[in-house]
Amino acid sequence: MAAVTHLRALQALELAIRKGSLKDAAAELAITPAAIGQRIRALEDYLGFDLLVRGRSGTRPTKELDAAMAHLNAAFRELETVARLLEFQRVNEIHISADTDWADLWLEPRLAEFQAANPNTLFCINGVGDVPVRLGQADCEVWFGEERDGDTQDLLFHDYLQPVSSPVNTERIRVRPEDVRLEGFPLLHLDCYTADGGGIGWPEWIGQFGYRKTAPGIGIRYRKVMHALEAVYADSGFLVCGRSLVQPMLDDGRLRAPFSESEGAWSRNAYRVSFRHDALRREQTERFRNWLLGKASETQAELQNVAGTRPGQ
Amino acid sequence: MAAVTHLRALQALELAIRKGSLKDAAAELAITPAAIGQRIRALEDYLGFDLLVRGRSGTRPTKELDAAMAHLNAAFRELETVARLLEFQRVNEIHISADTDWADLWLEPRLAEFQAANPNTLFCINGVGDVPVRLGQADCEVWFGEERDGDTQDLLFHDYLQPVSSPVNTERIRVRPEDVRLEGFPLLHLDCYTADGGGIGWPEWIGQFGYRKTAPGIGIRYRKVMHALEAVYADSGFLVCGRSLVQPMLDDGRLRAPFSESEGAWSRNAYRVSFRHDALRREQTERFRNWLLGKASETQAELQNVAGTRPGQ
DNA sequence: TATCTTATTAAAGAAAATCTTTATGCTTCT
DNA sequence: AGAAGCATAAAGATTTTCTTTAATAAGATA
Repeated sequence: MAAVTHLRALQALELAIRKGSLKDAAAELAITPAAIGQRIRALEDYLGFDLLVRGRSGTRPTKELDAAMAHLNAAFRELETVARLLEFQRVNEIHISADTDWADLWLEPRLAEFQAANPNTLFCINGVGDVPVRLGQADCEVWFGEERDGDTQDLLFHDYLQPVSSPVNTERIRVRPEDVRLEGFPLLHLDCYTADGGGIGWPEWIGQFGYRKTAPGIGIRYRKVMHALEAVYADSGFLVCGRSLVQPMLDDGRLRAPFSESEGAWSRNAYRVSFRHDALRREQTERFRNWLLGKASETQAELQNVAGTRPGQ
Repeated sequence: MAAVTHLRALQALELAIRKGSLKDAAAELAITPAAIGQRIRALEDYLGFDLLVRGRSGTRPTKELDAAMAHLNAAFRELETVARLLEFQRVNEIHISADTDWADLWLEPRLAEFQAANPNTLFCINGVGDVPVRLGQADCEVWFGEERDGDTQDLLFHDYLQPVSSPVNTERIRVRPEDVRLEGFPLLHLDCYTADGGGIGWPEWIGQFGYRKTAPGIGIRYRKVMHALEAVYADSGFLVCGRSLVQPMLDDGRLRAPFSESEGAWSRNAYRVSFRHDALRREQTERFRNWLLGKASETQAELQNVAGTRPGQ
């Protein structure tokens, strides 16, 4: 026995009768009334007789449909039950494995926006978050570095590195002679911006822009931007840091950029993301990826605006 | 509450489980196993978890699907009931209003072929046939004549008019001198092949090809080809007639063409058909139209072959 | 009754879903 | 181990389905 055809037409028909108008049925399916009409018409043409009496004052089944009407309703009640049972178990978790600095300083402040638009998506970032339980592999991975071999990946953005300090320290050095403006102040170093990856640290920065003559490599070294920033807030010194991570602090005055915006350098390394192939098949993950790439490209544009140049220049 | 989505996927899922393999489910729906897999995969991706365990030794639902399984089955059982109830009432009647000669002599002998390929199609031709009850207007109309205004219509074929007679009469005149070969023999006339419509009767034929010197307009006049043919069979005389209608009789020897095949004329009039717009929406009617146009074009080609010219030449 | 409002319909083109094809991989059976 | 059978992947083609815009019709309102 051949299987049932015209499933969507039957659905439209059932809805049109239950709701009483093509218009309301269309609203239920989030399509146009014309589409509903077409679905039903297609079935009527197939059968050779009408199923629905369309009237100004409502729609109702024709007598040909009468006998089948109860079964039609029952069928869609059952299907709704199926849908309810399945939706109930639906998972909308996205597991991310990411550079901690980036996750804390770039992603986290932006994530609220995505969650507002996608209320039933839960995140697990580096093992913590809405869904602390790690099941298997992460859906996507974000790193700061080179491209990887044999992996589909997207460039998020290159960072722009420049000195930052607390407002107090910025004031302190402002009045000093330019060629020794930084002389004697503690320099804070971050391991992640290596000359290897096209980044710069204090030695390179001072080599290029001056402001200090001695001991550019001396000072406290940090692994994590968050920790270095704590020190900066505490007026402990000057830090060369990726602008993308500290823009909000510059905006709200917690940090200052003590030198010209053009006195910085693009990192050759970049934040990059790789999504697991099969994770992308999930609607929610796909949506997250689109959002992420969009936000990253916004950031890249803002950085270019600040620097006045493009990455690699 | 939003309506159920992924209807086709649910159908594929239900079938895959009931039949025990994607392959068998595919056969049921007359599509490929790959398509079944895609349907189900789409739903799984949407939900974020698997529904079907695919194995060499059969397919079975995952535990996530267990609870919904009974409802899924019930839903499709109901839908099959709906389909059965509706299919039962399905009408496959085609009502034709046609030129009687054409219906009897051209359509009727060919119709068996169509009915063999479409066993559940019933015909009602000019009010008689499998479905004698006439309900409303005919689905299509066939006439011999000019194009009609304001009506979508298709050309079936132009006819090729030439004399025919019984074998006996053909023998009788064969031995006579050419210029008076028809002299004295009764001529039978058909009203439908008027000079008006680009057709020819005896006066025009004899005017053009000779074989007789007197009284080309004299003789018995017939309205219907069928009746004129009865007279011809009875050796009552010679008839100018459309070849398309008598080809089978020429083939089986009941009739002869006493003169050269090239001694004939194309009718300017043609058999034409017009289908009711809304009738064509029915699958069966559409199929009939395609078949009809194909057969007509075959006939046109055969006539051109016989005549050695094309209509209008 | 004339006009207005709202719903359905028609037609064409756009968009999306669905399917086929071809090639590949995984189990099970021999 | 090799072969056979079934499921899967990816790409491209096809078909379905939908939207848009405009037209039509049936009630409602004045």
